[in-house]
Amino acid sequence: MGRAPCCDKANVKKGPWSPEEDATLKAYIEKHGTGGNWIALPQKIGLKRCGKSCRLRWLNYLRPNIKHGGFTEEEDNIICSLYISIGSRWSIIAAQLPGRTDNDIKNYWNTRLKKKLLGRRKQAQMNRISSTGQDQKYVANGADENALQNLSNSALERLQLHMQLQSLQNPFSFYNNPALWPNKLNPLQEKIIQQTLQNLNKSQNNTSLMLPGLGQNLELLEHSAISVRLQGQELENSDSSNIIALNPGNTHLDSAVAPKSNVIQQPDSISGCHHHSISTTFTQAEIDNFLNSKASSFLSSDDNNQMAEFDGLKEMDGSRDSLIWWSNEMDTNSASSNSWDSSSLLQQSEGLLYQEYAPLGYNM
DNA sequence: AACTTAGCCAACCGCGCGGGC
DNA sequence: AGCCCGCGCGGTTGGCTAAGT
Repeated sequence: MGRAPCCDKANVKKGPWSPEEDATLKAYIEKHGTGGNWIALPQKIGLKRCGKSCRLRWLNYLRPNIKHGGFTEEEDNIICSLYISIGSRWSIIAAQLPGRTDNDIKNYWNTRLKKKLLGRRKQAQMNRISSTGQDQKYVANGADENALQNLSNSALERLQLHMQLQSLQNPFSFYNNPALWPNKLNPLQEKIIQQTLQNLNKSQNNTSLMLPGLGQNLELLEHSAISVRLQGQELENSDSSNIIALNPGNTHLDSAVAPKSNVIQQPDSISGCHHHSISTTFTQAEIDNFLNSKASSFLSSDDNNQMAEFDGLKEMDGSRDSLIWWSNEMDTNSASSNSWDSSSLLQQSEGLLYQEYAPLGYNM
């Protein structure tokens, strides 16, 4: 049995709102408020509209101090940063932009901002191809290419760093326990994990080190603007229950462990912190394969339905895994609560990601 | 001038969540 | 504990307009 409709579809008007309808709705809400019941509101004021439609009209158009169009560069950057951080959570993004609605931002992103981003990547790829005429490993080639490369590199690096971090905190964690791994890993992910584990074995006792990767041509860490710092005290006191799933929707993994991280994510150094970093190299083909891989090859079949978000980010290319990584971090930090601390979110996002991407040519 | 295509944006739709009963 | 219902969210659609042919 399906869900009961929220209103009598046959007796409600659909389509664009007339000025009269707008005036009626606006006048009533300004005088009486919504009354806490959108469904009942249209009947009260004699509008042949669905309550949801009234709510949408009010929130997206009639509400005071709504801004339309004319997004500033600063707003662009905030949107990009937050999208990279948390994905398509438009309401949260909108909360950071006074006067903007989630719908407005969503439309703006889908129709313009995303294309700008993709356009840059496309252009960079064209540059790369034209410079050599063959599939090749990443080679810096102009400002855009650097920026895009950095985006990919730092995203991959985050995945690595995060895995390393989790392993350091918990030797029995997901990354050190193949029994907990998904049935099938993407080759690149397999490589990341294997290398990370190898490197970890070498690095356990060092407070600051950089380890070489397998390949020769792509230094992921070289362009990185972030570092992960572990507070020594916290590590020692860690309850060793922190692991993180590879994908944010992987609930069976998420729920199998305590989703709380001890990562210190502040970009500013904290006195007494240890500094760990790992560098790994990947070929262009490996990265492309990773970015374009299908969810089904990445997860067991039971998990396919969890990958919608993953696929949805595909076109973000290099930033996609960053998003997965980061949103996971956000999710764990928010302790599965729906009430986001927007201010800390923006602080985190701007503190790391915005800081990282903005200087790299993502001022649009 | 007529037609097609692309871009943009308002509005709709369905689902998940949470509160109330 | 389970059901119902309203709210809020993100994805999608449809219509209008501008640009291109």
